[in-house]
Amino acid sequence: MTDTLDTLDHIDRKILQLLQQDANLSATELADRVGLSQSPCWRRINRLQQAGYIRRKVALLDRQKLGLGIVVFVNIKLSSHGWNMLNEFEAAIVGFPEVMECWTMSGGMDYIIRVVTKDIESYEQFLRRRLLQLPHIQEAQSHITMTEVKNSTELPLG
Amino acid sequence: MTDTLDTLDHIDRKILQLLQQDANLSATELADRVGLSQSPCWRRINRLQQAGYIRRKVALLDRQKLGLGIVVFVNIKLSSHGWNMLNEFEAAIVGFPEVMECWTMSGGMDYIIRVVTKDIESYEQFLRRRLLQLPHIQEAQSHITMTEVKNSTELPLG
DNA sequence: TGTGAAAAGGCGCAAAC
DNA sequence: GTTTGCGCCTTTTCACA
Repeated sequence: MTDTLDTLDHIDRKILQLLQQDANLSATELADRVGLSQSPCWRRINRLQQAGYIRRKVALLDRQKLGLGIVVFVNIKLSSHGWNMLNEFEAAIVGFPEVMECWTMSGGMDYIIRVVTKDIESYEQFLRRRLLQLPHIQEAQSHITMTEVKNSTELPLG
Repeated sequence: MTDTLDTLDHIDRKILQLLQQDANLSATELADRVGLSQSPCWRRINRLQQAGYIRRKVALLDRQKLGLGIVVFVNIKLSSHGWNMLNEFEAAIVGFPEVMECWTMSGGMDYIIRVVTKDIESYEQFLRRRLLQLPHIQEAQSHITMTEVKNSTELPLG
């Protein structure tokens, strides 16, 4: 619980790597993929989980099959940069399920967000009725994506 | 198996919603969260999985704890747009573990990619020795992110 | 389709080595 | 780190409304 565990050997990394690809792998299966027996492997998994390296396990759904055809990147600039403005804006963004990502940027633009909706009409709805309703938005440039070449949750552990 | 299943009722959606948040939920647990008993719930899960709504289950790791401090969006423009160029470029991108996302864009820029590395030096390495080694890159604008406000894998099923 | 129960197997988990 | 083992829970199925 108070385990610092600030150093990972190559077996730990391999375990994490495999779990990034398939969270259903049991301790038993993982064990022989990394060349270990169950118990020590199970212990490592637990340590990794309790130390917070593994945040959660989730199901990834098929966006197209669910009828979510539109993905848009939006560059946003706020007109006012007070601490309260930023916090309010970010809280609102986190609350929008259509916004899957939001990052603050160094340089010109303040934020980049990625929005997912069913179609162009519903994107327009989101934009006008949700996003642009937020105060202090100076600029919001929408960049519609066409094809998803890669969209991974695997962090590079090389 | 040959089930088309092109219509999901609100229970299916709720199951998917819950699995998007926690892939470890058992059929039993899911059952009483959606107000059903185990068997029909289990059947729905199977249908959803076999119909491809659930693509995979993965572990999400802690980027910061793993020492991956740098996230950069790169806008890329190619100098030549032949079919072969695009395919070669995309194949290379998919092969780079540092690139977690890659989308083609409508409008000016051809691609946007999200790159994750350990630090600025390793990003520079990636840029010079990997990305800019690819042929036909006309322009690559790096936009370094500062803070991760939101980074979700949950598709909006509302 | 949803309900209830029930078999079988695997897995988490821990103890001893 | 290894091997062994117990008990639980999960998945999976079957008869029935």
